[in-house]
Amino acid sequence: MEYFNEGHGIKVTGTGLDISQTLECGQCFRHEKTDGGYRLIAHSRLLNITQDEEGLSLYPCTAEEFETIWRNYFDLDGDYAAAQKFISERDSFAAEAVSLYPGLRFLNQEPFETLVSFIISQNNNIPRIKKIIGLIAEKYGGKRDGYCCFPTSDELTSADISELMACNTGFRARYIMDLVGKIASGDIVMNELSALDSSELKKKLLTILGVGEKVSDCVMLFGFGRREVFPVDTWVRQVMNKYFFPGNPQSDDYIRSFAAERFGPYAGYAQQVLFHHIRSIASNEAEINKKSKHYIK
DNA sequence: GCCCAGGTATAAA
DNA sequence: TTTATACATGGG
Repeated sequence: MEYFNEGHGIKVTGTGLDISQTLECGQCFRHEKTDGGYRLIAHSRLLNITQDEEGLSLYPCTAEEFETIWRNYFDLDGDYAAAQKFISERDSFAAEAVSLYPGLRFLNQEPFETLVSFIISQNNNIPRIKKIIGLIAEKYGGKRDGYCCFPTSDELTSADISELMACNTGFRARYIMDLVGKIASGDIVMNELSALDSSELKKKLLTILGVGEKVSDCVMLFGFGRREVFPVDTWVRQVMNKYFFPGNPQSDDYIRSFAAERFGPYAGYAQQVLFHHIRSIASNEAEINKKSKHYIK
């Protein structure tokens, strides 16, 4: 690790992380492409990130911020070599996904922001999700020099539905209000959630209006670091049926082979890499078949 | 105008 | 328990 910009930036080498693969696999929403890198807002901070052969450059970032915040945020201590090896040995399609996105990492995001973000994500697309989250941050979050923090639950309790709707949340405004209401009333105590075991945590998340199977899975994965118990086959089925062979019963056996047990402690990672891979294929197909839309449903 | 988007609540079978 | 439909909104 070395410093630049008179100690206001940090260069990190040997992480194996690819910033583009990591930020653009659909797990986070508060980043923008900049000239040669990304501008990310997390933990009430603005971070500029660039990457070259030597490694990642983070700015502004002190050594202390790197150790206390960003090392964990970028999951730099995760053993991805082990995960990739394990997954690749199970299935050739998964191996292909791993080989295409070797630098894809999980981000350890803030639980409340992750919850709200994935509530917003339902029946929505990523550019619009990002826009909505940005509007909410501008309206309710703390103002800093040149950016806005994602609001706390307290900062959102003062909101009303029509105000939230003005951020284009649509029917999800009611869900966000339900969440902050449950936090305000003590039904949900964010600080206590991380102490729950995954099954209890899931149960708790499902009590929130607008939080179902998919949203709770994403929140457990990206906001609570639960990466073991994932219905990989369910996710793969959903996305494969949609993009590849809809209604083809012969695909069922194949998809069933993606059951979570098969990927052991790396089910979450298998899910994420496969999901990203399948969507990338679909998006390429879409590009190729711009005129004929038969690739989909 | 119609279809879609990292789904879920709701009613009805 | 499983299956249709509505839901807000903007882009293609």
